[in-house]
Amino acid sequence: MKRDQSTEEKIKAAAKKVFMTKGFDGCSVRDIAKEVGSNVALLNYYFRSKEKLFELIFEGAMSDFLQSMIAVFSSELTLKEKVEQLIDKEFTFFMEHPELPMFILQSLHQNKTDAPMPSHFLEPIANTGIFEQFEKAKAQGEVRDISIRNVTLLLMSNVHYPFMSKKLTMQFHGISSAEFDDDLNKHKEIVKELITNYLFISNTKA
Amino acid sequence: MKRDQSTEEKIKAAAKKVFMTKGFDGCSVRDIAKEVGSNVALLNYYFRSKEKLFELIFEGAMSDFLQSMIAVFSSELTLKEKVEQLIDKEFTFFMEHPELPMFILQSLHQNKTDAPMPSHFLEPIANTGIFEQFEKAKAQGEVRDISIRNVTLLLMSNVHYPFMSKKLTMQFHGISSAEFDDDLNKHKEIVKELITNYLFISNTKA
DNA sequence: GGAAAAATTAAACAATTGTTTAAATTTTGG
DNA sequence: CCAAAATTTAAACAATTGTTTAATTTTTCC
Repeated sequence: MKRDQSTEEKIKAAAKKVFMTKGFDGCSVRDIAKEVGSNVALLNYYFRSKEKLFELIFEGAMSDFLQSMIAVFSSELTLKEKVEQLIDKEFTFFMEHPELPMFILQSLHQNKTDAPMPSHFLEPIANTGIFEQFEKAKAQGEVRDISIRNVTLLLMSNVHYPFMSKKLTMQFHGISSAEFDDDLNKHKEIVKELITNYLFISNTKA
Repeated sequence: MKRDQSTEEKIKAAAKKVFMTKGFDGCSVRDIAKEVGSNVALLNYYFRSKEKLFELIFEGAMSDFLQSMIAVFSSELTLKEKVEQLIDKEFTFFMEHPELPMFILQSLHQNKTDAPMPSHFLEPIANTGIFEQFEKAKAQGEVRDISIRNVTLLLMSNVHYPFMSKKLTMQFHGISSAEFDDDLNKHKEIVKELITNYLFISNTKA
């Protein structure tokens, strides 16, 4: 009956690689089969259709995409420490998966996956208690009066965008990949200072 | 010989609309022809190929994309005023062309247009003297010690990303399009304060 | 070891892709 | 008005698309 787990996994790995770099519309199932080193029919044998295979890859990518938050948020740290750690961790993570932000946003943008985000993505984040911690800090005057949604947008902008804009930025400034990566590291430190300075009200008021 | 200018323009308008929303790979030439309301062959009659037509649209989009900077940069304002105006103008512009940032970054990301950015895009910006103005302000201690490249990355992150992340953000917070647009306006004001506070050294030092 | 089950393949499927051809229509200019 | 030029169309092109079928190979299990 069951035979070799690794074929199914090999297809998933190949599909991930191809979908990530070329997008759903930018590749054919034969591109993926070639990456696997085998027949097209095999993909449909294991995963019914290109679309189903894509959905699987997308779900996994979205999970990875959100995962890095959860570890930080569920730790026992002050809000400020969490923000700093989040920025650090996200940068480290996206350094290793630089295509991820573009893949997620582009896929959502093209309605390839239109359903509202499943609760199994969102609940783990809510369950960390991060939202309550934030509201409490705000009530106690430690944090500026700003909505959690705007904080999120601020963080995501500064953490996701740089990885999506690599080609534009390299062309715009005429710099190399290595130079861009240097800028990226500086950006990380800038963003940490920028955002914490803005969000957290210093109590050295006299 | 020459007949009706508007057919060529109608095709360009249709191509722009379709390419912008679906991307190069996400649409067929027949999609565009249908949008025009005429035959497929007509596209190749005016624009040789799908790829050539795309390049034309992309060039125009990139031009629009960078245009909003130039007007601000070449004005007679202080650096701080220019930064504030830039953020304002870019937000206003992208409110009317929300698909533009995603289109540009996605197209570059997929290597649809691989050539280095033509100088006719970059020179007008350099010619505004903005870079010199920035270095001078830095030398005079008005501005924090930060590279122009990092300032650019900071600005672009906070100005482009929100328009690219609409679907992600709406799903993430479970909010409507109108609510997102509200957040967007708040984000604009936050970013203005955030960035100017960070960049410009206040001389109220006692 | 050998039959049943699972995995893999090659081949074909209809549909769609970008492009071209050649004919038909419209516009131009004398 | 009428030929020549420009525009527009319908149809066909070969190539590629996602998927399915049926045959073949490999694995499983008694």
